[in-house]
Amino acid sequence: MSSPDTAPPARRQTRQRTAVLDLLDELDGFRSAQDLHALLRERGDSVGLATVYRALQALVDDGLVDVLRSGEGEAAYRRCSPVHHHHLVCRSCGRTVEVADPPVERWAARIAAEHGFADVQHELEVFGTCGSCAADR
Amino acid sequence: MSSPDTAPPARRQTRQRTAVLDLLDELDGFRSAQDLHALLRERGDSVGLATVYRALQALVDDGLVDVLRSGEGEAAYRRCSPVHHHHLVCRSCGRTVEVADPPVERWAARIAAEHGFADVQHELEVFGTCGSCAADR
DNA sequence: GTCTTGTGCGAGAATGATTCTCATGCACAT
DNA sequence: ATGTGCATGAGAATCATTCTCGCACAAGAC
Repeated sequence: MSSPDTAPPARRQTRQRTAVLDLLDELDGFRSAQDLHALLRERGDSVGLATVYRALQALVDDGLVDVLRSGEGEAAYRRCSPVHHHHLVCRSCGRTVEVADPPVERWAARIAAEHGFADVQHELEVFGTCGSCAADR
Repeated sequence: MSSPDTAPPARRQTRQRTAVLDLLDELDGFRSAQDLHALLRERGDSVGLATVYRALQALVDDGLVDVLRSGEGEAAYRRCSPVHHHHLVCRSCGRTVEVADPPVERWAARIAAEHGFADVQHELEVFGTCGSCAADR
């Protein structure tokens, strides 16, 4: 019932995709696709912008990367653990902490059930000012 | 300490802004700015697209309307109650239910505090398939 | 009621992120 | 080593949103 004929992705491993994933591994917070492209160029890895977008989409599909749509129509990407989790993001420096949250999972499921909704998913991000940034001001 | 010199908005009440707000009042789910513009045109209210965007921004600033950034780079707007709440959105028909959630509020505040984050805000949306849409398939 | 003033409006251009096109290149299986 | 087809790259295309700028009209002054 899950996905009997969904063909396996079979991604081809290329220099460009490896470079994108390696770069994400080194970085901490969320970065935009354009940022990542610029960084790759700086370090000498010549990669096309379109390819960065394609690589990121593939990584997101595979669950290796998280997307965050910041208010300004620019998607931000970040390497993440494959298990379900949410983020605590510093508004000022962009530092990110992954947090698990069983209570919220249960709450979302319960609320949805109460209103007759099935096949539930949820998006949750928490924004704030982290300790060091708060100290700076 | 709140906002001693923040000038009051002083919005001017125009036919166009009234039309946008009235339209939102009649609609149930989230609608994109382009949608709203098209609907206004259909019903005879001639309003410029840029004006719709400006009116929506003003309404969002005033807390009368909620924004939702759906995956597809298109912002969706919806009339909402001024108190803090979240949404349960049907993936299929767009129907929306507002839900309050004291437990999540507390959870977010606690998690943030544990990691040294201050000045906390959070965004939470729950997506699912509502009863009638599930029955249709 | 009329006048003055500055904010809001409208049409189209500009912007900027993301996606598409298509010829060429390279990863992978044989 | 070779063949097959998915991946790449440069630039064009797309699409939502924002900006520009001259004109209109809402709100307060008189």
